[in-house]
Amino acid sequence: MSRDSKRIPSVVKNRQLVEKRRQQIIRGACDLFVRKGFHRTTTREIARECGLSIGTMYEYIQSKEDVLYLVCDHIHSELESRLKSALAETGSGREGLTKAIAQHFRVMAEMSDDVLLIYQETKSLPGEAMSYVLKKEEEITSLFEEILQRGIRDGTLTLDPSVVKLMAHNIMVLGQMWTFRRWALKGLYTLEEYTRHQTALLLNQCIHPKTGGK
Amino acid sequence: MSRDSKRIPSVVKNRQLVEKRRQQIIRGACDLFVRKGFHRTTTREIARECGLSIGTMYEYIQSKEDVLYLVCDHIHSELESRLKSALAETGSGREGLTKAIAQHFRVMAEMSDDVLLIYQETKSLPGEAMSYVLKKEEEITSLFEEILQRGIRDGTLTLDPSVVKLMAHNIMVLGQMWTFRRWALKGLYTLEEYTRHQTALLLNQCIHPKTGGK
Amino acid sequence: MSRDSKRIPSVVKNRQLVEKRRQQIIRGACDLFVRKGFHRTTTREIARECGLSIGTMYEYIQSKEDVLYLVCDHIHSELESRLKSALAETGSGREGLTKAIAQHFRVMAEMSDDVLLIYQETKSLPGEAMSYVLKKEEEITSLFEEILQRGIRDGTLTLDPSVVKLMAHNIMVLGQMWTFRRWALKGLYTLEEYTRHQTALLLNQCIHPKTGGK
Amino acid sequence: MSRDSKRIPSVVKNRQLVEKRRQQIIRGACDLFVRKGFHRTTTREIARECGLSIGTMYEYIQSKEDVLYLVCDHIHSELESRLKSALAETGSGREGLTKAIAQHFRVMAEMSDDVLLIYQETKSLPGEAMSYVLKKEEEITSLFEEILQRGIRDGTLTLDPSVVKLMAHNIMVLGQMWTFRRWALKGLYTLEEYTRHQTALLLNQCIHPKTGGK
DNA sequence: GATGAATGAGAATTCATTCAT
DNA sequence: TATGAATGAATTCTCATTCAT
Repeated sequence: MSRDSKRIPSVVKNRQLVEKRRQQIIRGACDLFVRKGFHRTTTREIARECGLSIGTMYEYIQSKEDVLYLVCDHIHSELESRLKSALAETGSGREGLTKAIAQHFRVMAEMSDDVLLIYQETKSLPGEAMSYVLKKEEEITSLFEEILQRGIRDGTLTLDPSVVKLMAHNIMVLGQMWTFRRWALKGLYTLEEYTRHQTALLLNQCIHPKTGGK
Repeated sequence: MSRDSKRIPSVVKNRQLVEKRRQQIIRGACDLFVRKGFHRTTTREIARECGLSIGTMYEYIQSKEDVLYLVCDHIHSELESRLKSALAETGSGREGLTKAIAQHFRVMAEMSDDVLLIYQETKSLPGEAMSYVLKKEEEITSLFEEILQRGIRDGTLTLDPSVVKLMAHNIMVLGQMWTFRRWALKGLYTLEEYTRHQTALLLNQCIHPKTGGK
Repeated sequence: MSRDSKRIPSVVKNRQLVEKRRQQIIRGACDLFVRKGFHRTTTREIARECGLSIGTMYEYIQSKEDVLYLVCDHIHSELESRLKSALAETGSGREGLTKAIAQHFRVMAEMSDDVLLIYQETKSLPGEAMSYVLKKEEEITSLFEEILQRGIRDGTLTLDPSVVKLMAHNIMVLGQMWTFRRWALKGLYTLEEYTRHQTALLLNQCIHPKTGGK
Repeated sequence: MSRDSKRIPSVVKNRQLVEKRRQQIIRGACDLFVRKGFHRTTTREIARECGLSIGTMYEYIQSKEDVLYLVCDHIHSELESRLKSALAETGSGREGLTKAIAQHFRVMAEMSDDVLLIYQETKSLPGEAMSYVLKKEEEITSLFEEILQRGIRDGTLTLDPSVVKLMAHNIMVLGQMWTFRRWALKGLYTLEEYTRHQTALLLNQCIHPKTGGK
């Protein structure tokens, strides 16, 4: 899934094994990072958690930061794939957007911890890896941009061209918001209510000001 | 300003001195945390940056985490005070909301680094301190809730009661978004454009669909 | 050539193969040891350099120190054989000594890196291996002793018997000196000049003090 | 004594204390390096040997290599100072040279282990430090050059100008030879015999061949 | 109150060697 | 015979915190 874990060199040459072991590492490390954060997690803990000896683990990575990169990359890939497959089943236009938002919010809720992790630890990645991760984020955002564009084209959504990108970002953020404001939101709304309200508000914005809002 | 730094015990008893030294610590540490993150900053660096010896610094705090708490508390207080004083000049209702949003966004942009810092390091706070910081965040959010309520009361804003709190959170998040998505947004919009568009979208939501759409 | 690599046990029994593989190991390791020193070279690097897998390499040695021993032994054997074949062509007496010195210095210059290696890493050999290597050094030294003795016998060299061994050692060291002082000597003399001067000085010593020096 | 240990930064600022602690470190490390070599000695062993905690030791150095530098620098300084003070008492010309050689050999014998250490571990120094150490070696060598020049000037030594530098290097090396060939020489000569013979041989060289050899 | 030297537990990473295939 | 993945003890270095002066 995360095709680009190839970027990280490993001592072990067997590609299949590398992929398998890295999945182990990702699984173990992700749990720990979510629970304790990247810096509070030691490499020995990661090794223990994923059932490898410390030496073996280091045959598959070069540094602790590599583990963070693997984890972030994995989460983004997972997000992207889930969202893409969700959007595939989605119709177009206004109705499609409604479904897409619901799927997005559902994915965010399901991967709440992981999303939070990305938001808090991405800055700990070394420069190049960070750029890569941000690019991934932008790709995902553009999925929503496309949906909006299709809606505009088929006339079910009315939106000024200059705010299409902004709306896409807004949708992304309102989804993520469920994870990083859950301490407040969970007491106020269920995910369903949250989704319903936000969707209504967002759709409200997709009516051209002149005909709708004025 | 940060009345609650009193929570943190200090060896030194002279209240005034404690306050002065802690301001030094906050200033130095904040810079460093923004640049390198909490975990990558050492206590020695903090001491050097704020012009105290490491021993002296420890007369005014009990642990490195205390410094993070002081910094987070300071940033929240600063945010709150700036926003409050900005809102004081603000009229009420629809127009007031417009101004409030603009002020909020301006404050976010000005304190961009600090806001980012809070979002990335709050989770490193020990339990109690974190609750305190989150409470502060909720207080600030409720400032917007009040504005919305006033607007509803004076009839310039139409909003279902069940989404008032949600709208307040949304406004908060759309402001913060300028800081944590600046890597993408800065290339698309100036702060002024961003503010204008988001305000338009938000106001668009404050008209009840049924009556407003007409 | 290095008959005594037999001392080191190997899992593989085929004598020929053992000899072939060990030559590979020596070649690869020698390069690396010269470049990085024994301790800074890893067994993995040695294996890679000599085209064997790490597992295979360990079929032919028992420990990393064995590799050092093989290398040191090889270098000494090479030195001895080159010097011996050079001395074979050499006449006797004063003239023979002159040629022998020139050959010795030439060999030292050609094997500069290897000689340096021996001087810096011999102490890393385990006790027994070190004794063996030192014995080899003594054997080579005695080649010069013999030349001197022959010169004394044929009357072309005049030298007090008590300093014959010393002179032999001196000749050895002045040759090696070209390698371990090259950082200074290369700036002062070419190898030819160096050889000419040292030879003159040495021959000057081979005149009995009573008749010559007084 | 080793004025240039200033080159190595230390966390501790008190110059006097730094000097004192570094003397401790040098003493302990030197012993260990002589016994086991640089690479086989651990930082913890060094710390224990010199009576500091590992943490404290690292307040006075930046890396293990710094310790090697301190040790090498110390040995060179010691050599230089001993030799200089020995040479001060020395007359000039032929007789002066005789005494200088004796002093030099005595110092070499006394500091046998240290000299050996330098010869075997200098290559482990990082580039700049190595250059510095080699410069020191050259300075010491030039002390002998001066003695030779004085002898030539006052007519008690006859030596072609082109071999003066070479002779100086030879004297240096013949002294060091007592340390790195002691495994062979100790069985053949006492230090006194060794000194007497080598001195005779060297002085023999300081008579111009044409006039002397007749 | 201020200082800064001392401490040592703990962290990341390496690497010689083994052994199942 | 050949391979290379697995191992974990050992190593260097860091850093929050303390405490004697």
